[in-house]
Amino acid sequence: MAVTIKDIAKIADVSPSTVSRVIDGNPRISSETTERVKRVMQKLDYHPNMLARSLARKNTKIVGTLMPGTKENAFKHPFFPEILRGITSQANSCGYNILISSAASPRDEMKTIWEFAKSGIAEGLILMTSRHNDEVIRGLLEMPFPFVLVGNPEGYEHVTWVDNDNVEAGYRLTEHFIANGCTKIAFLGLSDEYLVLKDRFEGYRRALAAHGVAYDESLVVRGAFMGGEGGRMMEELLARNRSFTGVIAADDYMAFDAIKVLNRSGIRVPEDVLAAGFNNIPLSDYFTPTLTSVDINAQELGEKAFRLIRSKIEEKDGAPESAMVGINLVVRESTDRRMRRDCGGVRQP
Amino acid sequence: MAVTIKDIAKIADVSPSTVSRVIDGNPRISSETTERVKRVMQKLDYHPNMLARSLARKNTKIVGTLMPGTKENAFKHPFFPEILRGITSQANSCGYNILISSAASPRDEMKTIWEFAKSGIAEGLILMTSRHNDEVIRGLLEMPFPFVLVGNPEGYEHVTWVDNDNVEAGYRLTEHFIANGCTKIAFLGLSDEYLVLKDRFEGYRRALAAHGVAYDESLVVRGAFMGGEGGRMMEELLARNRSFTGVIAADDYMAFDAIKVLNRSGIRVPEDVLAAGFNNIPLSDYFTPTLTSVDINAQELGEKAFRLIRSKIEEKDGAPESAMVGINLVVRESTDRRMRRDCGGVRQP
DNA sequence: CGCATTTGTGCAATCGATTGCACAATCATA
DNA sequence: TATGATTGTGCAATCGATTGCACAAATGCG
Repeated sequence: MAVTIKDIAKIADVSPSTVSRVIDGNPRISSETTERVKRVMQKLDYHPNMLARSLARKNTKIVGTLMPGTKENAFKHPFFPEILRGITSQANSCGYNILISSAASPRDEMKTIWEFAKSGIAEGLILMTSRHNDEVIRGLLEMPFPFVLVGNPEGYEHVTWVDNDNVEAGYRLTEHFIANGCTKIAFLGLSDEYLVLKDRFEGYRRALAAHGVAYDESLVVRGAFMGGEGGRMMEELLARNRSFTGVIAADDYMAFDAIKVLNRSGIRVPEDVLAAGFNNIPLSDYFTPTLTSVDINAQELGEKAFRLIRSKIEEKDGAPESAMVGINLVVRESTDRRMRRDCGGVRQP
Repeated sequence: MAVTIKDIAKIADVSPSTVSRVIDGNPRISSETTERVKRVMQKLDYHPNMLARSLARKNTKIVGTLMPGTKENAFKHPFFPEILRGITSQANSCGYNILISSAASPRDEMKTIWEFAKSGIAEGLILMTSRHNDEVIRGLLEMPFPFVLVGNPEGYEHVTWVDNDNVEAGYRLTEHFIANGCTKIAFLGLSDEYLVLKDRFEGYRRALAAHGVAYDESLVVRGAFMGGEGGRMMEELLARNRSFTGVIAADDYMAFDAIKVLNRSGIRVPEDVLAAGFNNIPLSDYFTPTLTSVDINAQELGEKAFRLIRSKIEEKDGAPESAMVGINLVVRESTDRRMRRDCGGVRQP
């Protein structure tokens, strides 16, 4: 059995309350007593029992996080580990612990959250699963349990969130294409389901408009986020309209698959067509050609998310503001014909 | 304030003990009472307070995990998220929660573990940081706190672990090269620090020996695990001995960097030289050429790790055996000249 | 020197459950 | 019908802390 506060009290010849106050750094305890108690704690290698402490204090210093289910392949996107990294680094640096959990189905998701909230184990929640259908958010809004959303609240009010300005991301990337003299730009991956994708598309449109480039609907292909959709979309595009000289894919993975299809059709990137994606996953720097992308600073998303949930929990003041995380355009070979192709691929037979 | 067991008791007109027994499914409670209590619980949306329950029962159903620190770039390896995924999927399916934590320095690491163990918050620990210098393991062995190591215990006895047979991995991959008629095989990434790498190298040597291929020390380059070392090592190799017709890198990332350097020197993969790596990261399927690799089934590593820690915690019986996770050789373009190069790169100028 | 503060510590209730033991009511058996 | 076993429930202690309140001792002030 581990050593308890009573053991310390007995040996230091004080009451448990005094020991508790020493731990808490209560100034009413004489420095003499404090010293003595601390020595005993040291000697017995005493560590307060978190459960008991949490029960009495009604705070656990634990924040839960919810990720897309293991089965959804979204989980495989490097995006999530990076956010998680941001969250934990912040959490660890201020005495919080992070509980991770991923539910198989949306139904399970709600159950998991319910458990988090009602069981008192976590004091708050960071949601990384902003699907379109958000009964989850609706459910959370109905109970007094602090949560922060990584992503866009999609119309819900009173939700604290962190996100990138995806419209700006789309705008900046499109502008980059235009600046390189490319105006026949295709867009792969418009979707009604994910606001992220819709926003990136919106940025694309606005940039075209701002620079007087005509919008051509036949250059836009709809498609899902992950799972090799990029190839399918590119095939659709090629079948429909081959006049484009640039391709923006709503995600790097999409871009990779799309470029592979292009190459198979004898179209070279960037020589014949410029291409780029979003999210700047590690892969983008290794792909051939290296891929121009928009970095969303996922780790910072995580860090900010944690700071927000923390201030909600500790209620520093009123409702904390939501936060925006900046983006960076990362230009690489896939949109720059003058770049040295020092890691060029292999000649086609 | 949340609804407690007393509230339920009062309304259902029974004692808290009875409610507790209903929750526990105690057969001594009449089905009549059970029904009534359950209805009340449902109506009030009662969820037992985990902290109180854990305190009384002395189990928390929480397992801690320790990852490499945020600052170490090892954390960036896709390996860890995948293990984590395996752990959580198992944990969630049997009512456990996972606490993640990553320490900045080894010193912090020990502190974190100490906290986990002594504070009673976690019942066990899964270690993913098997560095060479393992004071951490030594420390853990000295206290009665169950833990499982993902990786090799490197000489420590009485440590429960899960790992791949990295010698076999090295052997299989090398054999694959030899079977393809390639015998001048270079090995990049031998290291004294990581047993993983040493083992892979050992497999390489054994395969050479088994097939009567002479071992040539000048084809072996030492180097660290991550951080663009692959390029440096390949440069060293090229400067030293250009006779090789195959390259095995101890990790996929190394292989990528090495291949880039090869290409820059006008050497093509797989036409001039076969190349392969280990770990089969997602990237390997997108790289040009797609990279032959040895899949280590990271997710399964995580799953097994969790099952082991669980049985250690619940002490089904004596000390559980450690577990080995199988590997799969994944052959792709980088070692197969006959494969269709349908995602071929771009011609060099 | 006497009274009001301040300082230092302990008592006991509390957080929200679990569980060994006691005991009444019911049932089975001879 | 008496007796022992079984069934169903409650009492109260316990898990390991925290904290409001009380109170004695020390100190300050006029």
